Amino acid sequence: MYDAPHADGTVGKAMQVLDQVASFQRPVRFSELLANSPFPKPTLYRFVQTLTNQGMLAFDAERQTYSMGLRLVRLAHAAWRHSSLASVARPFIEALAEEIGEAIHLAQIDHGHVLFVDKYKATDKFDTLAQAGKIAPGYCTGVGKVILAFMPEAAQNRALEEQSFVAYTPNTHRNRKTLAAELSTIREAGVAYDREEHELGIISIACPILTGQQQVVGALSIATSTNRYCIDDLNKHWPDLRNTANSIGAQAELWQVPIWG
Amino acid sequence: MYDAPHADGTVGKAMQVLDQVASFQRPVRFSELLANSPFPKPTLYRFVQTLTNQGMLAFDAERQTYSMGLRLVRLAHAAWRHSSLASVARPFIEALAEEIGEAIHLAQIDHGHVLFVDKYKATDKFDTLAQAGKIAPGYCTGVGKVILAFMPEAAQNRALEEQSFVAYTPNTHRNRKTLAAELSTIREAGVAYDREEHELGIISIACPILTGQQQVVGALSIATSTNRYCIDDLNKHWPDLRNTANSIGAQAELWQVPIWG
DNA sequence: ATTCTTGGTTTCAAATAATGAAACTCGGTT
DNA sequence: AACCGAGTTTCATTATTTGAAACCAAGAAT
Repeated sequence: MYDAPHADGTVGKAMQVLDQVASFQRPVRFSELLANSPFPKPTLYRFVQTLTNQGMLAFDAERQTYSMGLRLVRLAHAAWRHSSLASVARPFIEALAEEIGEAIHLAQIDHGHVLFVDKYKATDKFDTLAQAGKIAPGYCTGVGKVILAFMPEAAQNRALEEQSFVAYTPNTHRNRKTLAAELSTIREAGVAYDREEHELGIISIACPILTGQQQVVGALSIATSTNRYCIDDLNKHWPDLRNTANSIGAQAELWQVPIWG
Repeated sequence: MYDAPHADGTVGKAMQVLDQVASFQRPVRFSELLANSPFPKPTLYRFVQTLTNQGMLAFDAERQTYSMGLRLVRLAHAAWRHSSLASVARPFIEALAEEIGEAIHLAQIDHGHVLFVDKYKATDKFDTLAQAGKIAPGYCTGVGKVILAFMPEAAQNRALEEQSFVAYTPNTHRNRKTLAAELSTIREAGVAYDREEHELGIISIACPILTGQQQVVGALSIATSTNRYCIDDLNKHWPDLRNTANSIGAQAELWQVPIWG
């Protein structure tokens, strides 16, 4: 489910517990955690305890359940605001979305998984936070493939190792070989498509966001459903999309956006 | 600056470091951290190291700076989505904002500080994530006061202890006594006002979000600037605001939203 | 060139904190 | 009254953290 961090020390284990709580989609009892935990009872107990009075988890005394804590929201605010690409990219994405009237996604890569850090939908005005932070596989999404394509060799290899190659649809890449082949075409073309590879009926076009030194810091995509548009329609937006991605790249440069592996 | 958690164990200290990095509004060098750290050099070094390969921090090798990690964004997504009031309240807030055309804030309280978990502005469509996670003092904001007013005795006392009573404007409460007096009026009236107490020119009206057992889980407010409207104008929206808050409270009940202290 | 400095990293023995088997408590059964 | 299951505490053992000091690398000053 989540990528096991080669547990460094006590904090590593604590973070593992955090992830575990997060992986439940609801408040969770201690015993439920214990059931799927590698830690013995008292150890887990203390972790949960500590995390709770640190505000990373919240404990509902009434129902005896744990959920994610408010401190996380606060921390993530800081994360989003000053260190990620999102704050730099925001105005550009907004402008683009308004202009072409389609949903724009901004993604970065994190251990081989695509992480959507922002989303702007011209019609539905209220989708940002609900979508931001969502993760998706790298090998079967437009943003994922384009980022992979532009990663430096070593990082790419590491990331490719981490792909699961689950066949979500008939069009999904089933192995590293076919994916690698497409990646090099993508690199040349400078653009990637998702042809219903992750979900039937959903297609997208994606451009990399590159710094001056040609390092990928993320990707931008336009996604739509097949009953509204086809790939050719998306292609019409390509110049706009690329320009926006370039502008963001230039800004990112200036702002010294960190690059995640 | 941030409320010192009576450091429990190693993870407590690690979280402290996280907070410290967050408190800088930009990527930060190791030495800068060291300068304001209670920890000796090697200790801090190892913490930063651990947090980095845990993805809680991100290290930019190029510039030798640390910033918040992507894992936080992912975790916060989980936090926001399933355990906070925000996801329950979202549709209600959206509807209200559209109807009255003013910015609506949703806040919860965290160790005496107001934490804005969501914000919807009918005009500016893209403000959610940028605002969510922001913190503000409890004693001089509409949402803060109304939550405090409805808290149970013990929790209220604890929260009042934590107020700093900095005088942001001439209207700001300067001590616990005057605040406490207002809190009881607020409790009776069921509504609180911010009369330029936090920032000159900004006023707001706030209602508590209560469960069936009259527990506060958060607050809703409409904020505006004095050169557009006065308190009386805001009062016209009171029924709508209260109704929305009630609806959210009822839903929250159902969803078993955890209550934070 | 050579020495000084500053920022970052590593060592290692001592100090401390984490660990988990077992025992215990407290509601609610049987 | 004995039993259970979920949660909590104890305590001797074990493993991790700790930080003074030493080290390293790369600039700056001499």
